[in-house]
Formats: sequence, structure tokens, C-alpha cells
Amino acid sequence: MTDILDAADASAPVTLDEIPREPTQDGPKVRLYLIDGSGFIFRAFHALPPLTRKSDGLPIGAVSGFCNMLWKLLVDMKASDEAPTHLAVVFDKSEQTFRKDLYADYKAHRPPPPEDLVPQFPLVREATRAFGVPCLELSGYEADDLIAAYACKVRDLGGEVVIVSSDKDLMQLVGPQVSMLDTMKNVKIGPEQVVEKFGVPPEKVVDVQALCGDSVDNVPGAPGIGIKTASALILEYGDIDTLLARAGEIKQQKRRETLINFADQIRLSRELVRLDCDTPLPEPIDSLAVQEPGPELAAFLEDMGFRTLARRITDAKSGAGAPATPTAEAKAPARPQHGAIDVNAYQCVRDVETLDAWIARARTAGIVAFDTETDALSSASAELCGVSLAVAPGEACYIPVGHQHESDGGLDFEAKEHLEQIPCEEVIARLKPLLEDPSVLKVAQNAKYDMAVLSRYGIEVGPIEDTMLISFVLEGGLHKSHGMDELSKRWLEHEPISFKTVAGTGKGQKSFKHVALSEATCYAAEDSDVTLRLYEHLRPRLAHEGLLGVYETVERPMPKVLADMELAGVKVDPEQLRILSNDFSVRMAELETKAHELAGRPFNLGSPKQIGEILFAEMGLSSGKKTATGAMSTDASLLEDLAAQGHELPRTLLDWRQLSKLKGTYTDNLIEAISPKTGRVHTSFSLAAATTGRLASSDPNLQNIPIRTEEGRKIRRAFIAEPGHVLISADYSQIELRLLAHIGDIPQLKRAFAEGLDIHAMTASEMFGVPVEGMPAETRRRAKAINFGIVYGISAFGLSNQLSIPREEASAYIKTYFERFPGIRSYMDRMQQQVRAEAFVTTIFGRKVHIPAARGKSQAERSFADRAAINAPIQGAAADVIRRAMIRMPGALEKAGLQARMLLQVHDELVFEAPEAEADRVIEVAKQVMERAAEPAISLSVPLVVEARAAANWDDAH
DNA sequence: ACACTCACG
DNA sequence: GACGTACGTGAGTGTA
Repeated sequence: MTDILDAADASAPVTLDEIPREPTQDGPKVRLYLIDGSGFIFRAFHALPPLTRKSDGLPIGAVSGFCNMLWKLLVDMKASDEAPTHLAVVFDKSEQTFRKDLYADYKAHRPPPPEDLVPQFPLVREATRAFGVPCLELSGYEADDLIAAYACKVRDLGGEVVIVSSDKDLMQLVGPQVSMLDTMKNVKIGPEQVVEKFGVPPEKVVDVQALCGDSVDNVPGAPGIGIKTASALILEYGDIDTLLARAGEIKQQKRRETLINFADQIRLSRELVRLDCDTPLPEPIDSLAVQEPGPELAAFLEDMGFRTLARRITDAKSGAGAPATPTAEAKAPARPQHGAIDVNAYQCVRDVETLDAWIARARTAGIVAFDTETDALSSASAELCGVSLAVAPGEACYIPVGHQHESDGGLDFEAKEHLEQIPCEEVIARLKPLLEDPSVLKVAQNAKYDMAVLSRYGIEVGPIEDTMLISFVLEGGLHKSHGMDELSKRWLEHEPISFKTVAGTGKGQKSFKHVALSEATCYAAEDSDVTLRLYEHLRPRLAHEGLLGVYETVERPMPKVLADMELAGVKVDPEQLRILSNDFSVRMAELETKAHELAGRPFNLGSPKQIGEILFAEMGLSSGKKTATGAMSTDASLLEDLAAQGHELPRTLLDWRQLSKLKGTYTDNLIEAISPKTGRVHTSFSLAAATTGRLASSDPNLQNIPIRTEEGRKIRRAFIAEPGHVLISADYSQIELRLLAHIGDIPQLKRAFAEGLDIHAMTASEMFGVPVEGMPAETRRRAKAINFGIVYGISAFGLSNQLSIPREEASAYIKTYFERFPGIRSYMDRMQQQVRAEAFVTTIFGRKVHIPAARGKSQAERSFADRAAINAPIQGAAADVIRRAMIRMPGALEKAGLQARMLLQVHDELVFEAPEAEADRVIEVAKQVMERAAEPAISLSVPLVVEARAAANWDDAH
């Protein structure tokens, strides 16, 4: 049997006795992990639904959660390159501690633990021991004190300590050898994070906590002083004693009085929060050496009935002995290839000679990572504050161009930093040849943004690569975000300075141009440095993993295309929207009055909770349907049902909701979104949001402008063209079903598309054996719903819901469908097999879509993965097709001598703006490019068909 | 911060 | 046969 908990390095077991003789020269000999047991228990208890043991009904939810968390932690720790040599779980022993003697009300407000949890405390200790992990506890002391004592001891002996907890009270212990690990958020807490939280370094945390107190533990502190004030005071005066001694000097009267009057209470609070390193150690450190679980673990899990975990542990043990697979090797975080990142090593460039020197270095290197700093988020309006460059790992600079002092409201005698900078035009003029030089490769993180900003300064950056897109191509679906901070933490094991730390947060956030140059240099140059390092790390994997083609053809060209679309924006008529908004307001008020009358009392129509109370409790209507959390659902389909039964209030609510949605989400916000600079609306397209490769649009989202209802279409009519111009909408007809026909190789579908038949009618005809001529509309509607359902990974439940038919009937439809189209069944089976084996699927263009849920614990999760695996190759191929069209479009329009511009993409639709006279030719070019977009990569066995129309507004162009 | 609802493909 | 249920998004509001 392989040792699960074996340390990563295979060095012989080390005892603490060796430490004093051989302190730290060869790296830490002891790395002790201290797990905050109480924290784990409460998290496990609250995160999980109540669970009882089958045999006797004993509550074991928290035990189960605790075991899973502990196991995961053990596995993760072992895999990390900071594997523990020693390990223990620390528990609170008793309520009565020395702090209660100091202050009777300490933790007085804390409610007793839930009844269900109490019997689980001893079980959790038993579980810990079963895992081969020692439990530490001591009468009269809290877990925190024991953690402190062990941490101090190991630290003083030259070892390392990792405290697994998110409790802020433990942050005072953090230091060069002591860190914390928050396993929920999966973040490491070092001195930097402590400063972020408390505004002071770890050694001052106690002083800050003494001042601000803690309502949870009922530590009094000083009334009216919060964390902000506390850290400011401590930073100024150094510590509590000095502060209290000099309290009389404080200018603010109230604060001065508080400090003087509550001096004793503050000193007491300090004693309450200070952790005692002199707490006796119940066990010698040597006895905490990591050991593998014995046979009692299996027995314990069996006894509890934790079958899944038991199986996982057995699997891990049998698998761990085998040599690492190549994939596992490729995924293992590689060691950073360069030295550590030192933010103080960067240069601030403020004269032309230095700038030219950096530009020369970039040319010699042939590669430069860069990043723009601006004063706003929208690339269409943001002003440049500076540019950073990195020419090699660790060699980076920041060139400020727009930094200013914050406008001073009064007299300020502090010496102001000199803000002499190279004039912006000068910097732009010198950077332009470099950034446009075809022989120098540029690298950026989210290049689209920087390209859009610089384009407004006359620079067309190229050639360029994008680390965010490289990450997305490699690992799309594996992570929520491909932002730089995450990538840096993941691959470089380095946490970059957060924007919040330099610019502040909330309404006190300052524009980047007001950030001091020294700080701005650290932050900005670090971004370029990190980007370059990420590029060097990630880029080789593209070829290695067969993803270079996807990256080069459908990812890398996109930032330029999208930057131009975003900068172009779309014209929206604010007058029309204002009229609509007023109209909606009036009608909403009428509906509200009516709803209140029908309900017999006033209520908030926007509150699902109140609606539920009125409809179900007061009016006694039946609902049945519940939301995910068990609350009564009041969604549209349910209200529709009730309205159909003849009730008036649901109808009124539906009407109000529609208007409320339209007004709140569209009319009012679209007016605000109009840029004062351009008079147009500039969305932001995200390339790395949807795992299938679809784009996403935000700020504002222009991919969900209403179209399905008449009222909604009025909003679409406010999207217009410049005078003398038209909007052109070109959309793929049935692209997903066509791609399914090709991918799944379905003869009937292919034939129907080749002959240009009505695909839904054809489906209905095949399924129900009725001729297309004279087919009832309802029959076709059902077939249409089935076709959509197929693309989504159909289920009887989903279809019955969609069509409001009994599940048995839906089931029968699906059965018939699979009989008529057996190819679809086999496509679905193939995707399910693939995703269960590999946890990813690919599109015909080679895009890889990771679906980690396929490895999920629950059946439900895996079923979800199956459906996603059926959908992703279809949705993803459609996304690839339209990307290919978009990439070719600007060139095709230009080649045809047209001025038309592409403005928007809505998944299967492209929107253009063109001079009226060009309309017909633009339609011709757009159709051709779009219909041939799959070529030459893929020769589709079905035709792609595009319908296009020109009109004065977006609605009429459909 | 999260749940709910709803706009789109 | 059990399991929760159609796939992919972004945004506003209410509620804790």
C-alpha cells in the first residue's frame, strides 16, 4: 500500500531533535500543518443538508463533511510542493477558558451549538484519529491558543507552519515562517493578505483588534472605532500603549474621549485577543509526524456508512503507486522558471532617453509584454494613464503619461511628489513604431482592451498574442475565470498586487492617474512582468496539446475584430427610449393599483416572496412548483397557468413584470449607456466567458435585447443607424441543427436541409406520420420543441415542462424520435462516453471544452455533464463558425470597397451599419462570408444558410 | 452575497 | 434504476 500522506520529497523522516543542530540552511526540516478543527466542523455542518446514519438515525452530516474536507486537504497537501512533515487537528476543549476569568462576557453572545451537532463532536475526533491525524486539545484553552503555541515553537526552532483556517483571530501569528490557508476560498494568507484585511502587518493585528473589538466573540474594544480608524491610529502611534499614553494629542474630540475613557477596556480587549505562545503543549511535536491511516479508517467509514468516500480513498491508494500518467504530469503546476517576482525592481520611466533604451531592449528581445493603465473600465472612453513594458522576466518598467495630483480642496503643506513625466504624445510617438513593428511580438493579457485604448491614440498594435486566450484554449471550462491574478497564482505561485490595494475600494477608490508613481510602477510593471512569464509558461502547451490551430484560427485574431466593433458602438435613439420609459411607467402604476385592489392590500410587486404570500397563503391558489431553495415559485410559467385558470391577479402581475423588466433593464439603462463622447452605446464582448466559445456581451449586454414580444420589440426599434445609413442583420438559419446533422451524420436531416425543407415540419412528419401539407400548427410546434431539446441533451422532464404535457407523453415522443433518427441516439451516446472517459469534448474545429462535472460526485452532476457534453460540440461548432466569419468579414468588406462596419454579434447573427447605397452589396458579401465560414477547415455535409435584411432599425432588419 | 426572475441565442 | 432536469449567457431587484 502506498503512503497517502507521504511528503513530496522522499527524504528520510525527520525528527524535531535535529532542528536546533541544523536550522534552516537546507530549507525547513519541519513543516507543520495545524488544522482548525472547530472551523472545519462548523463549515461542514452549515454547508451540508442534515444527514443521518441509516442504521440508527444518528446525525452525521457534519462528520461526513468533515471527513470529505479532511481527505481533500490531505490529498491536496500531498500533491503540493509544500507537503507537511507534521500534522494535527486542533480542537476547543471547554467553554471555561482563562479569557472568561479575565472577562465574564467573553463569547457570551454565542449561542449554544445546534442540537444536531453536539453528538457529532466526539465522532469528528474519532474520524480525525482514524485518518491517522493526531487531535490536540487542552482544558482551559481555546484551539487558537494551542495553534499559537505550536506555531511559535516550530517557528522558533526554524521550521514552517501552515495554519488551515480562515479565522481572522489567527492572523496575528502570520510571519515569514507562518502562513495560513483558507481551504474554502483556496487562498494562502501571508503577511500581504493580513495587511489587506487589517491595514497593518501581522505583529500589529492584536493592537488593531483591541481597538475595534469583535462582536462575534463579544470583545468590547473601543466603541465607535472600526477597523479603518483602528489601523490608522496604530500606524500612526505604533501600538496601544503609546496610543493610550498620547491619546490627549488626538484632534477629533470624540475619538480622543473614547480612547481616554475606555483605556482599560481597550487593554483588556488586547488581552482577550492576544494568543498565548506559552500555552503548554499537550503533545511533543515529534508525535505529530505525518503517518498514513491504518485499517481503522476503513472500519470507521464503514461504520458511518460513508461508502463514496471509502471508495475514493481505496481508489486513490491503488492508483497512487502507478507511475504518473503524462496528462497528470502536464497538468501538474510546473515550477516557476525564473526567479521570484520582485515588484521593487521595476523602473519608472520619466525621460525620453530611458524610454528609448527600453524600446531598444524590446527590439533586441523581439518580444515585449505590455499593459495599459487607464482611468476607466470602458475601452471606448478610458484615458491613458501609462504603459508598462516587460522585455524579460523581472525586467519591466512603467511609463506614466497622465498622472496628476488629486485636486486639492485646501491648503496642503505636505511635499508633493514631483510628477514630471514624458508628455503623452511623445510616449505615443515613440511606442507606436515598436507596438506596430511586425518583427516584434507583443504579448498582453486581455489584449482586446489594450488594443481598443491604443487604437484611440492612433496605434494599431500587432502582431499580438493574448495570455488570457491561451489559457482559455487550454483550460476553458476548468476555471471560472482566466484573469491575470488567477493565472499568476495558478502558474507562477505569485499573487500580484491587487488593484484595490493601489487604488482603494468602494467610493473612496481613486483613479489610477492619482496613484503615486512609485506604487503605480510596482503595480503596472508587475502586470507586464507576470504576463510575459505566463506567456512563456503557457504558450508551449498549445502545440504540445494540439490546440495551436484553434488558438491561431479562432482565438488570436478576435481581439482586433472585437476591439473595432466595441469602438464603433451602435446608435441608440434616447428620445424613443424616454417615450417608452414614460409609457411603461404610467402603465405600471395602473397595474400596480389594480394588483393591490385584487390582493386586497398593498404589497411590493417586485418581491417574489410577497407575491407568494398573497397568492398561496392569502388567496389559497395552488402552486405545487417550488424553487431550488424550496420557496414557492412565482415564475412566469406558473403565473401563466394560474392566469389560464381564470385568476386575474396573476395576469396583472405578468403584465407588470414584463413592463418592469423592460423599463428597468432596457429603456432607462440604455439611455445611460450612451457615451457622451460618441453618442453611441459601446458594449464589451468577452472572449473567455462561455466555455463553448460563444461570446458574451456586458456593460451593457447587447445580446439580450428583447425581440420575442411586441412590447419588447419597441426597444429594439430604438437601435438605429446614422443618417443616410442602414442597419443590416444577417443571421444563420438553424445553424445548430445543421451542425448536428453534419456532426451526427443524420441522413434524414441532411437531406431535408439540402432540399431546403421546413425542418420542424419534416421532423413532425417523420415522427407522427402526418404529411407536411396541412399539418396542424401544434404538431409542428411540438416537433420544434423536440429539435431544440435534442440540442440541449433532451430529457423527458425538460420536454414535458417546455410543452406542458405529461412526462409519459414526452417520454414517448423522445422514444419515437430516437427510433426515427437513430443517428442522434448514437451521437449522444458517443458524447456521453467521451465525457465520462476524458472530462472534455471537442468541436469539429478542434476546440476543447472541459466539463469537470463529469468527474463529479453525484449522479446529478454527472447527468448534467452528459447533457453539457451533448450540447457543447454543437453550440461550440456554431460559435467557431461565426468567429471564422467575423475574422474574415472586415477584409472582405474592404476588398469589396465597402465602408460598412460590423457592430454586433448575437451568437448566430451579425449586425452591420452601412451607407444606404451599400446595403445590397453588404448583404451579398456578408452572406457569402458567413455561408462559407466553415471552409476550408471543414467541408460541411449540409449547407449553411444566412438570411439578411437592411432597415432603418434593428427590429425591422429582422 | 445570494436567490429569484427574465431578457437573449 | 436513481438522480434532478433541458444548453449557454448578463442584469436587476429583493432579502438576508
